[in-house]
Amino acid sequence: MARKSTAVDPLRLDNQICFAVYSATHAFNRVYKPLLDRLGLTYPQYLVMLVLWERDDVPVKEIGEKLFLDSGTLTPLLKRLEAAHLVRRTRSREDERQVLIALTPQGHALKEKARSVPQSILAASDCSVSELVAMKDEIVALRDRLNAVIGE
Amino acid sequence: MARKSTAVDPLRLDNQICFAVYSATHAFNRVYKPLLDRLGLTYPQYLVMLVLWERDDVPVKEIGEKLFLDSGTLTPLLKRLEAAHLVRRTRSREDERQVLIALTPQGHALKEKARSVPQSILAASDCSVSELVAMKDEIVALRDRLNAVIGE
DNA sequence: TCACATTTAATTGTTCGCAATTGAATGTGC
DNA sequence: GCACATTCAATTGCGAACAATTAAATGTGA
Repeated sequence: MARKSTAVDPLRLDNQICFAVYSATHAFNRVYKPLLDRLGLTYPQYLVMLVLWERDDVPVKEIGEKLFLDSGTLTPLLKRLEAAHLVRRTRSREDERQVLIALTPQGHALKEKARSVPQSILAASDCSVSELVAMKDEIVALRDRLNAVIGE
Repeated sequence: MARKSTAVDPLRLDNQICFAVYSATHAFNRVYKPLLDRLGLTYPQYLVMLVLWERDDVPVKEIGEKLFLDSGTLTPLLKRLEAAHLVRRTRSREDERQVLIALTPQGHALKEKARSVPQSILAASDCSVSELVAMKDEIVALRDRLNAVIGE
């Protein structure tokens, strides 16, 4: 039998969890797009705003740690948020290396407009909250194991 | 009680499955990077090669449907694969609008070097195959429900 | 104190990802 | 057969994402 069953072929696209995750990310993005367009945000910008709505006046570094992004991504993104008058960027006075990101009143106010987003996503997921929470926890656990490998 | 429990705050970053998926995608990418560097491929290029290793001489459209990507992404990517002598791009003679993508001998040969990749990912996942398969199936089902909403 | 390493953002260059548009080839309805 | 719509890839422009480098501020050890 030269031919392996496709069900267990490890190089088969449909068998790869990473492609499942990769394509699910894009699917989420496409669902979010029209919702976030109304807020004038892209999805990564929305993530930064979520961080800031939880805690304001945060160094770039800390945003990067929470979102797993580096300054190469965040610096231009934050400049766009600043250009949209949603955040202000100021050097920390205690440590001049740090740039602190603070919400403007408009940035704060946007939170109210964002409140309807999660329930729209929940509806699109067509799934119970408890199922989604369970999946989320599994995926986070997998992500953390992968990230642990990267740090050797 | 003005303050909601953070455990159920729908705008909280840690409660969002989409962020779990988004950050897991990046974690996978970082694990794949050193493995794919040895093949001279990026992750999206690797996905295209997976499609071609399953079936050769495929129109761009079909690759796009399998990977959920459009020509704006695929055209330059395929040109880079062509520049790397892994694929050839030819207009279909039956339908001159279509561009068919075929593996070169080098593109075919690369499959052997790629065989070790999935098991490295499995090891990094630190998880049983059956657990991964179950997660994959759940994520694919969620992705498909999300994609169904997009098409109205 | 002073040389040296570390930390932090910013910058540069390459590659995705997608919306919107273009242009050529094909299909269709009359 | 001919106007019309549709299909398909390519193109353009913008916003991530990240590696690698730079530069400034800070910390550390002798």
